[in-house]
Amino acid sequence: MTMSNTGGRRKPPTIHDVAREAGVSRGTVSRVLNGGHYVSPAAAESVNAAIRRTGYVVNRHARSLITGRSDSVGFLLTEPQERFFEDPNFNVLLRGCTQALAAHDVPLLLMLAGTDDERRRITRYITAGHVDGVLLVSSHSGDPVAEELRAAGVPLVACGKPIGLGSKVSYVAADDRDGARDMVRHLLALGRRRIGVVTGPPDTPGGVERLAGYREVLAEAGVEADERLVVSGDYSRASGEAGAERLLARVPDMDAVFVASDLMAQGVLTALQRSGRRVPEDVAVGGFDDSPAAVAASPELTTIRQPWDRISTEMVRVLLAQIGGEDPAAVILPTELVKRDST
Amino acid sequence: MTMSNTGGRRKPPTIHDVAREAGVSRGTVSRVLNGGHYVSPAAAESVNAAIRRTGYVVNRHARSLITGRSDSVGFLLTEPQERFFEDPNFNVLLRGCTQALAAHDVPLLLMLAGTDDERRRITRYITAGHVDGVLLVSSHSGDPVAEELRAAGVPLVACGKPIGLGSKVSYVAADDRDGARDMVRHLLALGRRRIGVVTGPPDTPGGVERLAGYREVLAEAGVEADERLVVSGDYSRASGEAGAERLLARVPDMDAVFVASDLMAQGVLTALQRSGRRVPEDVAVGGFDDSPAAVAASPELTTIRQPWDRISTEMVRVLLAQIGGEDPAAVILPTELVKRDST
DNA sequence: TTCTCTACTGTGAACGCTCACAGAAGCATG
DNA sequence: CATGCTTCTGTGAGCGTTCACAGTAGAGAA
Repeated sequence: MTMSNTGGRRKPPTIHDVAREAGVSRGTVSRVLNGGHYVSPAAAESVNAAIRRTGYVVNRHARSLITGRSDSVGFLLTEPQERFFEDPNFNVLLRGCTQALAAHDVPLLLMLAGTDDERRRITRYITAGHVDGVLLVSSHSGDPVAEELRAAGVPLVACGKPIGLGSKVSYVAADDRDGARDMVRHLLALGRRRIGVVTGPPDTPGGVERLAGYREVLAEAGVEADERLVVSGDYSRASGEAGAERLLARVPDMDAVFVASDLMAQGVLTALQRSGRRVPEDVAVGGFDDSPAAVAASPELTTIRQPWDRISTEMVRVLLAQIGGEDPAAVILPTELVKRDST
Repeated sequence: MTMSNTGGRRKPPTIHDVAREAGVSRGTVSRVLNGGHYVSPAAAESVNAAIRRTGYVVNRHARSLITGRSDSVGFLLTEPQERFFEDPNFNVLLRGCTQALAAHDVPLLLMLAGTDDERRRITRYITAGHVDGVLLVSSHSGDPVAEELRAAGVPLVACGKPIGLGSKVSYVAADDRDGARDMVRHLLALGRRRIGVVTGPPDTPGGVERLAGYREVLAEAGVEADERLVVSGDYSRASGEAGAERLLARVPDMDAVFVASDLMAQGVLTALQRSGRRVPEDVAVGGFDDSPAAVAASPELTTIRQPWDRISTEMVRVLLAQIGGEDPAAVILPTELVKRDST
């Protein structure tokens, strides 16, 4: 592409101008700019005043050219973009990351890898070192772009445990298993004993961990496992509806269902009500995510809230640390049971 | 902030390496990279082969340092971020802009101006020339950040007509007035004559233009204007409900309402149904936006669709043109009537 | 031949910054 | 008094490009 500088903008002051203005050398100005070690208070003061007077802003390109880093990070979304952009949690995540990065003066580059062409371009862009690190939102495991970045040694922080990638990848995730435990304990505390579950797909962290939490709590409560009470969906509303129907057909006197997503839970509610059952009197329903679907449902869903705001700040913290040379890290954040009307 | 290069990444090949590999000079490689004018086919071929072999990617920082442009643009959202991030149309816009820019190999920097601190930082960042232009999403008119950018001569394209800013600002917008005309004509064609309107706030383009379209069509159809049929809301569902109640109190035999947003239209439906009126038999309701609220409503809303995908690509096109030296431009795009069950 | 014109190629300088290094000054220690 | 150490400062080099300019070769015209 061609971009020519359009008129109107004066060329900004350089570090040279500031140095002259402050009566010091370029080196001293640079030192003030980067931490201010080994500068006398008098010089620092003089430089700062000159910066204020001239309105100087560092030229990041020149700095990047010599340091080799870009002081910017990419926010990479691979796979089905519609689904993510429609997900309010994703929006919270994107917003949170942008703001957390802004606090460190690090710009966020939004990268959407939809087509193969985009994947190639983005991979090249990142591995060429045009960003220092990547915040990764990838639904399915074993993402090729992510794998390539990991192999290239690009600092990477995933959102949710990346199943496919090696253990060398940092990630930040909600404690799915513990959230599931909380919900099932809650259902038990209500006196329910024939508790069904509609899990997510077996290749998603949510699917695996949430089901595991369910099983753990039932086992430790001495409730005997009944595999007829376990079905799985694909996080869609329709699959929740179908799942609930299968459960009802197998275990008509089921008195509670733990559903691995709010959207599926909406489908479960529909199926239950169509079968003439009252919620929560006959069957209690617990969701997961605390999405808008939870309050849009009737009755409003009891659900598990994931701390998306904290997830975003933690992702940024871990990524910046890793860019700074620290080792990859995994952060698991606690969830919260939100009690509403469906239990 | 401090970022040190973490191990693992080799330093990438430079234009020098490519030149040596291809047996030509840096200048020739550079010419191939930028358009390929004044290079012999043989040299071009040789350079391209060398680029492929070495996996060379241009160092944008070095290029930017000398050209003075960054080859990147900012996507700036000022004002209430929650509202925008929850708006699916905003998500389509953000996604569309990112993809359209990616096709030109231009990265998009997401900038959220929430706090005053962020506003300052972003303004400095942009006016320092760290982006070549800005895609602006600003709800209210006379935004101070936008005004400052305009004054600094930064190429700017707004989404929706910016009322406060001077005429020197490019913008891309849907044809609000024509959309409103279509809807009111549609209501007239259904035989309705006592058509109410719930407009948006008078300081929003949507509010002003949509009301104007309504008035125009009624006038040209020879229906006498009745100011009792005009109320305004703030785009919220509650304000739609309140507006409908006021309309019904003033004109009980109103037989249609044109509502300036789908969300408000939901409120209008609620109020109508509570008053015992059937939609569309007694009162036809037309919305605006074609948001998910439109299909979530019952009955599903007839509404006006704004071409958000085209708006995003046009914004990018106009911005890049302006960065390339062209004059600011205004683009108005046609809307579309989406007929559903509420009329 | 000689000159001009076109098509192409190479070279040095510059963009604005950081970094390594050398040096100066002040102060304590041998 | 020399020596070392610490704190501070200035200087030159160089990061990887593009750009202006100079230069070459070949074709065609005078």
